[in-house]
Amino acid sequence: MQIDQHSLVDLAVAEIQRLIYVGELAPGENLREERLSNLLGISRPPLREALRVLAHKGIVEQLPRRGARVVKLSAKQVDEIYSLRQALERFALESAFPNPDAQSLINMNTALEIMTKAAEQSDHSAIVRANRDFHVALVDLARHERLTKTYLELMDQMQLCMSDNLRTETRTVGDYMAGVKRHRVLLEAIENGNAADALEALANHGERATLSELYSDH
Amino acid sequence: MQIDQHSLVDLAVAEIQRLIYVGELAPGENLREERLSNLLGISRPPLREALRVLAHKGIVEQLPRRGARVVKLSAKQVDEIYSLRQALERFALESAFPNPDAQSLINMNTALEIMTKAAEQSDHSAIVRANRDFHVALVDLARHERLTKTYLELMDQMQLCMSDNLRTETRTVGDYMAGVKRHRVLLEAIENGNAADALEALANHGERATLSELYSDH
DNA sequence: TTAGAGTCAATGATAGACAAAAGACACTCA
DNA sequence: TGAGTGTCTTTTGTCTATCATTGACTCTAA
Repeated sequence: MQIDQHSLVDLAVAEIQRLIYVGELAPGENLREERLSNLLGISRPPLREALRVLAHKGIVEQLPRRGARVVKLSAKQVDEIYSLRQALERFALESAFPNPDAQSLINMNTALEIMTKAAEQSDHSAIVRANRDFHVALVDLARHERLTKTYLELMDQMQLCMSDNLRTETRTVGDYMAGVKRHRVLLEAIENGNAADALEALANHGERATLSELYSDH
Repeated sequence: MQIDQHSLVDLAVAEIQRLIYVGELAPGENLREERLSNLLGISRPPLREALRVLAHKGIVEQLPRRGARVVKLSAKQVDEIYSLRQALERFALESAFPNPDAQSLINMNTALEIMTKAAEQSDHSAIVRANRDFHVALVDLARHERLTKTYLELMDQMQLCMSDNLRTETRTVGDYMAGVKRHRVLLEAIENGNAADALEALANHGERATLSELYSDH
């Protein structure tokens, strides 16, 4: 058995992403190396490696001699992320049929159940998590490792605006339930083996518009 | 005017990729830090940052306590890269119509010209370069920065097998010209604004089969 | 031949140091 | 008063030195 062997770099990457997600590091904020390395309790070299990785992931941007800062997405960039995301999901569905991965179907169902309960309680952060799990499972239907990897990367970038989303959250239970229903329609089409319907449902999924609206003033 | 300010890390990343591409670092080869840092004339810290970046790019894999080695792609992985690539190109075309980027169209034409001449002279490495330029320009038709970035990343991974490809090269001028012709058909469909034909041409592009065959024994 | 112990080499991480460059600040001159 | 300039400080980019940890290898002994 292989024990988890995470280097400090991996831990730092995860921790910084978490700090961004919970809002302790805001988009646009300057990440000074000494401060961050003290905060995380590590020395500069591994922190610098972590920042490089984050920069490559598009979470952070590095300006020569001016250090790193948390990326602040423009409306156009959010739009691009969502359109690319949808293209990847469409490709996943097309590849998945006619033999979608069984375990992933189970995972989609589980995520949908959690999402339903969370929606009834207006537990926004649980909805966001379940939503993520649902879509990752959808992509996994295709059993395409590289696709999954690319998709996860995109999801990480999306998390940048999720914390904004948490702050500006003003939805009602009705809005949430509508979202859940859209997911249910999509999942049912997949389970029925109806590729055309599933793709149609995906095209009408319509999260993109609502989310990019939040960014219209950026 | 902004002078190019490349850190040693950036230079190291580029140089290591070049060394892999020209075959001086072979897939599967172990990359010892001290040896490489001496070779590149830099110290270990920036080299380690470069290796992290390359690992994240999928060019190199890092095993805990066992260092980094050049990734050796399996047939399945090559297949995945090509299928994902085609999905991205399809999305690019769909997004590009009805207003493809004018400059990118020019770039495609330029690349095709170069490819044609290179094919006549069986200059394989020039063909590979022109091929890359052609496809990058195709994706750029969509003016979608994140898509372009994702696509370039995939191209870098593909370069891993290109050097293999160079070694096992046994094609004739006829094969090359057939490839050039496929590209020309595709470009003409795009220039005629015929989206359906372009997508059809892309689907029949058929580089994937020939290339994955090279990997059938991996 | 093979199992086990000991040795060696490489990685993962730290600390300290320093040059170079960017930004901040005050100062001069118009 | 305001623009331009020069200095100072801070931070990054990089190097060197060092050390613990752990894989890998080798050598010995059963």
